[in-house]
Amino acid sequence: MSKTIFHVDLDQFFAAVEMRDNPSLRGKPILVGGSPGGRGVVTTASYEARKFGARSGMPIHEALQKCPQAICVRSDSSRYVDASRRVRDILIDYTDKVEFISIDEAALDVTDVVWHWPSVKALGFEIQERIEREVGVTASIGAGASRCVAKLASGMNKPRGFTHIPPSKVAEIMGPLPIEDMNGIGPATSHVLHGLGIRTLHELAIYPTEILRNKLGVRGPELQLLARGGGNSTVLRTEELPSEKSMSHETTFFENQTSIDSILGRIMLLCEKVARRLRTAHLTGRVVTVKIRYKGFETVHQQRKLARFVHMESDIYAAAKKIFEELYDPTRPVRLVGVDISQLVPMSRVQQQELFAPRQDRDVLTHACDDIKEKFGANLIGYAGNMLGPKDRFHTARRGRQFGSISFRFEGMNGR
DNA sequence: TCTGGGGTCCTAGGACCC
DNA sequence: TCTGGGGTCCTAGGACCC
Repeated sequence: MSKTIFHVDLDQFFAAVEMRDNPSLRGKPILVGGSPGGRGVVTTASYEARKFGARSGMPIHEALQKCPQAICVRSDSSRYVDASRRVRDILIDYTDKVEFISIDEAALDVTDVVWHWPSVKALGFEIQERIEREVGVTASIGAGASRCVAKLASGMNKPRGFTHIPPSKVAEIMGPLPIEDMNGIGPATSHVLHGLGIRTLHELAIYPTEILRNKLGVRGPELQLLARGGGNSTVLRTEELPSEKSMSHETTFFENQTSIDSILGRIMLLCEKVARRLRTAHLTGRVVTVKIRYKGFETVHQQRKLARFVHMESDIYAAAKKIFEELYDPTRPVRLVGVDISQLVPMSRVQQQELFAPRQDRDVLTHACDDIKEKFGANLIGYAGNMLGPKDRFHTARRGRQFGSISFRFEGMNGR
């Protein structure tokens, strides 16, 4: 028997939260994202702004050219996270098989519970109604026998849509849709498929599988399976979800940078953010990756597997600095730098293996600093060697609260 | 004034071992 | 002098998603 999977997609989510909290914005074209003068992109364009061609991911200045009357709103993730959590609380009232795929999307397996309602649609409507009443935002829901079908369905009647594509209707409803509507087909894959004369999901579904495999590797047959309405239909319970595989932070400079000191200063800030998140999640990692994006958008990465697991900013920075110095081409202005840590495992697992590690004093101090940052803000304490420059201070102030900077000198922290 | 920031997964080549 | 084939790990980069 086939499953019934729901895909819940919150409509224009960030913009919806802004409108909920500021009713004067309702019904107006708004762009949520970075600052209009900077290099930011639109995170969410309200439906009114989309009518003029503004889209998520579009540079803000371009969106403003298409929709000059749009109101720009700086994104405030804490309120979005809070609204998302409240939606999650509603969804787990229905089943514990709920996976939040991103801040505004979730998959639910309602196979075992849907029979309590008169119809699939009745359950969908009830969930939509509760989200709207209790959280103040609207949701579109798609239902189907696989996660991919449910997701596709959720996008078909936005906003506030409910669309059910049962297996018997897959060919009729999905077949005529363009391949780009399906999750997993981006510009590169779509280009390849167009080269084969494939434009609709029906054409993909009936195409010779072996040719797809030759052109797209294992991805080819997988995409065909999705186009036929198949694919993954497993939704894990929250406690079954795998933990994070990597954590990263990156930042684009307000202006391209050529000063190695400024770039390294920024890398250190990124290492601090990564390290703090690792400790909050009780994780430790072994592979450090540095990313550099040069003027012109060419992007390079280099990673290194360390001899031991790390979760301290000083250790991550020491590795990141070495990698950076090998990777960096000083003749080219730098647009962005990023720091990523992967091969994450729970700290408890590593600590068992490192009983003699002489690092406990430093760990205690670092955790105390984490607590202070948690209570009073991340800018309050930093390495003495990482005092913010005037330009950074400006950005910090624009992001929100500005604290006076206090520097600490920690014994045993690489002299900082 | 082109192109954010946080992720996951896959591929392909080289090193290394048996 | 010639040198296969399989497996695993490591690394860089690409594609895709929200």
